[in-house]
Amino acid sequence: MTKSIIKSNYIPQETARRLSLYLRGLRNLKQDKILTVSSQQITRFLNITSVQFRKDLSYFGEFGKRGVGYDVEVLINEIEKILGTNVLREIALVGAGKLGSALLAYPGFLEFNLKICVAFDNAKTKIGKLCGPIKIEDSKNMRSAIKKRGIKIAVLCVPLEYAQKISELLVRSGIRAILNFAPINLVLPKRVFVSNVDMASELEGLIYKLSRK
Amino acid sequence: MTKSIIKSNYIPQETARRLSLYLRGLRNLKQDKILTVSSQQITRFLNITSVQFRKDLSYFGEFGKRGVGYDVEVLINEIEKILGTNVLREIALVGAGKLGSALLAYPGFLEFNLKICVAFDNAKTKIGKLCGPIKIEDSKNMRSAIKKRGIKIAVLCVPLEYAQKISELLVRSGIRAILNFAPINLVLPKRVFVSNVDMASELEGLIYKLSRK
DNA sequence: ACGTGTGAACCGATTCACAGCA
DNA sequence: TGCTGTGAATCGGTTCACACGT
Repeated sequence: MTKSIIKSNYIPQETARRLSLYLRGLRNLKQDKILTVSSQQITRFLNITSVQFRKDLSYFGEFGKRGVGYDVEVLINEIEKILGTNVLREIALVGAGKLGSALLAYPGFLEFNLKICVAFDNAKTKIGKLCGPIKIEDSKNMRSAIKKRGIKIAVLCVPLEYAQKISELLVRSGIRAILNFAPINLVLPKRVFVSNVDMASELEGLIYKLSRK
Repeated sequence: MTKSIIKSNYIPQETARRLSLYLRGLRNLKQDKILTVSSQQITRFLNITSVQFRKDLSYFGEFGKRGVGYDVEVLINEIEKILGTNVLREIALVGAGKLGSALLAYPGFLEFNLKICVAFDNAKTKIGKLCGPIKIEDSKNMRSAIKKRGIKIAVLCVPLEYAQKISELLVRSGIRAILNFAPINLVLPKRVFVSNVDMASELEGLIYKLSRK
């Protein structure tokens, strides 16, 4: 019986973000046949302090043994339960240009049981093309296709100038979370969660730091 | 003579990151022939408060007119000066797989005067291939090529298992800032700045929020 | 002794509240 | 009056210091 594990009911944003990193680290340890790990040991790979790690976990429960550490297998299961990676989550991809096609082939999503299962484009040249196991569909059918499958998550890789309009259409189609690659701030209802992947600005930030150090 | 504009000498990390967003917003306004803008107006597009905007700018100087707002043109110039986007910054790309090739063609970098000017791969099938204006070079020559050109910034798109080793080689080649697309925490000297673009974990974070709201 | 779990202190960043200038 | 610029208050998140279990 999957009892709710959440102990505290306010969980810092950042803590949630780090859980996926912990899961990754733990899986690597498991692969190396390591059964038990202390917060010290695990945070040598991740660049996070051991206190941070312990505190983060403490929001969800007590998973370690004092004087010993954490059972790798058990902790993996707990984090998977928290993140809900036990069920496959279906994702729609919109815009099958260079970047979109690359994401279609990106193996990293499976790590968290995330799967792009439909892709849309409006270019005649792309519609019907197979990209790995996925056939690009006409974006005319996007709304109905997303609604029918009940997909709630989208990856948006359309050119800048279409991003706002298409994101609005996605919301009307039932999408509740968008990973946005267009360098623009999407203005959408607050109930919709958007995460921006802004490569140019990221790089600029890096260079700014570099220039001041 | 470009006098230093920095007023305060501690500038929050986050402030620096936002400057590029402001620059973008201002350029859009300029394109729409808008000459003057208040902090209120500009922050309707970006999702940032007007106080945040003013405070951020205040670290660098006083660019606005009370009762009026900011001259769009002037502010663009000031931010460009701060970010150093007036000079072209050369970038090396490592790993010309699907994602790497997509980034080679990504037009968004030019926005900040960033340009991928060399690309490397170790696959025979890719070496010598033209990707837009860039010819993929053999990664054997990477170190000397980067050193010779004095490139300080790299985009890393190699498969997970090579990422750590290659990043170390990049550092030995003189690279000081890395935009890393591999889902791993690179362990490098502190003087090297790394920014991770972790699409799967980003998406997972989004879904976690969704599941709790 | 060792390593977890956690209230309290701290720190960076955001927001408030308002003074100052056009 | 309108909007900027900024010290002071506040907030979210991290780190400290240590109690507790094994």
